[in-house]
Amino acid sequence: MAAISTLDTLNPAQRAAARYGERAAGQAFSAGPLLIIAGAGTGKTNTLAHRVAHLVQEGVNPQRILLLTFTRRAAAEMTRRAQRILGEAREEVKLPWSGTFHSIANRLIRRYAARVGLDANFSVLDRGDAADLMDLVRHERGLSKAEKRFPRKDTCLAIYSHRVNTQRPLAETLADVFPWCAEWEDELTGLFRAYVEKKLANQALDYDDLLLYWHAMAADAGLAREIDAQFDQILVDEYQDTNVLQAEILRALRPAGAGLTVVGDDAQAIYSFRAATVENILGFPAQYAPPAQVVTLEQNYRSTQGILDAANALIAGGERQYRKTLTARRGAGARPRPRYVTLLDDLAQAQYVVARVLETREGGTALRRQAVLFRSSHHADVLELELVRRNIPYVKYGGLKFLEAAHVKDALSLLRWADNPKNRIAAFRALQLMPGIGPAAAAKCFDAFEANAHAWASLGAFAPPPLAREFWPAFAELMRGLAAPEGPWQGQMGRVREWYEPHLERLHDAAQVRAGDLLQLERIAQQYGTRERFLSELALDPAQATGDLAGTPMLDEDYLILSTIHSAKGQEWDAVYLLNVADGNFPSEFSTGRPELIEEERRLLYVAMTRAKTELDLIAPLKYYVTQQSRTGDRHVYGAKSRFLTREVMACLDATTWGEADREQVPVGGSLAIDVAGKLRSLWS
DNA sequence: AGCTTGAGTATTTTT
DNA sequence: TACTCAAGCT
Repeated sequence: MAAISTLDTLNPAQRAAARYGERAAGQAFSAGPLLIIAGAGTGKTNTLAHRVAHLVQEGVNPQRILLLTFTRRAAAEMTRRAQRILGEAREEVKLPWSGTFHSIANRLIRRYAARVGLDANFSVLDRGDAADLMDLVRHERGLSKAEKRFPRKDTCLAIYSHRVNTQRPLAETLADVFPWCAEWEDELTGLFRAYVEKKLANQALDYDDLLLYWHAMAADAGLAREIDAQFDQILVDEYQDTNVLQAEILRALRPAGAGLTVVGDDAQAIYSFRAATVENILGFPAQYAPPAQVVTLEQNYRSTQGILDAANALIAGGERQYRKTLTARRGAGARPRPRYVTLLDDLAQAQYVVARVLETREGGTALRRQAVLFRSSHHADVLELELVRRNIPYVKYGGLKFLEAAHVKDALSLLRWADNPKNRIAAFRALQLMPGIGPAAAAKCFDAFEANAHAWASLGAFAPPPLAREFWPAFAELMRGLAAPEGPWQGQMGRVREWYEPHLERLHDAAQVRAGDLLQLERIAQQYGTRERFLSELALDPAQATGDLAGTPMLDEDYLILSTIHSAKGQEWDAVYLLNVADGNFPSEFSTGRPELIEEERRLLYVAMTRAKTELDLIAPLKYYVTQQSRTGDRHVYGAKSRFLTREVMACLDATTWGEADREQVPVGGSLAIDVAGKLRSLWS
């Protein structure tokens, strides 16, 4: 069989990574553990795709390759590329086992549901559902009425999730990450115990359970052997963002690391809040004897050297890491430096960005090849207003998701309940859509339904409160139709929409926009073959922005990209504008005092900077307005220069001011002049 | 029991 | 500004 011709287009390090492993005469292909350290923009996806192609070329059955990625989109992209590389040699290469840890877990658990004591039609709770369930338990246990303020549902869930994913005791989790909740340890333990019971009763798994069940299955010798026997090669992308639980799953599947390839960049580890630990990638080679092979990719195909100089200087200031220096393959001669722009406040920042974006577009760079990046979603608020005012279309990634919108959850709750009759959460939501039905009536109805062994026909006999009476027959009929086992999936979403539309108008404002979302949802639903698949994939892969909240640009129209840095991972743009580069944001004020978090903040800035191909602006407003004050208030703090912008980094930047910045009297260096925010917060510590 | 209204509070990033 | 919670009204 001919070698893959495009391997020649790879650089030596990429080629070594793609071809690692060997096939002795008469033997099957084999490879020991491999770690690919792929710096930003060094052709990671391409290399990994070539590795997949190479494996197939060497006789590995694509159906026996497990490819774990961070997002579904990444999995699709990888499959597409591998297919294209193999294009000439092979007809059709499908990688059926590619997806996120969570979606693969979902599939494996369904397959072996009976063996782990689950119904095969268990529900997957998305973040919001899980929080609702947590809230329910929280109320039941009387914790919401405590004298002192008990953590809110989202905090409870975050604590629970962190504890599960790190596999550390609750007390440690609290002390380290949620110190302000430490006094509630006993109550939280009880709460979590009840939460687990509730989930089991509902036959519902949250995100963490998906991993926990896979973990448990991998720990069972018999089951592990069965699962393991399905795969010859395991490849893991974005390994720096895996957590302890995920690493343990891999270790259980491949104790000696045979056929295991992990790819990542420790310098881009930015998910510790999700319990990811950069130690996974730092300690990977030493797990094995002999240590895993390490290949480092340092040739950057994305950015100009000027941008890389700044990024290299920034990351070199960090502590524990695989040292590497990115070298540009493009624009080697010219070294235009990124700008460091100081200006007055966030309004000036917004105006500056708009001006620069338009100027760059004049220069021939379309809006969609430019992006504005920020640490947290609300940092873009002022800019969004300005963009709307100036009629510049944009799409915002990160922040509020389609699936988190109340009306979308309403519509889905009907399908979710139909799909899993034991799903009390979905039932509660669905029932309360009707007037006159609140938590109490919903509970009564569900209890009756449960007493009737979840028989859908029994719903019709339930006597609802007077206000709901006129809607009841249609509702019972709808549910019976949706749940009918032999009923076709096609058209179900449409039936739900028709039933729900009158209620939508009563329950929510902006009904027209929301109705549009439901049509959109119907269109998405049609792309899935079964209801179960639709619902679980939707929970696992929250569709990106619908755009309706961000101004709905037509798809063929040109639009500016707004994105959180976390959502910008793996992407690139010709011009990147980075907002609020000042101490307090980089690093975030919440991470002060914990060195490992400060290091993560450094990496976050690094990720943001390395998204840029040609133009990069770091913008630093001098004045930050304090929230929580009247509209006309003028309380503000002065942002100090980010501690990451050391002399070495500044030497790689062009420092300028814009607008009236220089007229302000600004304290030089040091910490915040008036730390109002800190004072407000200290009340709670 | 459910719905409405008013008051008080706020820890970023997401599979 | 947005969201949650609890009191008070229907």
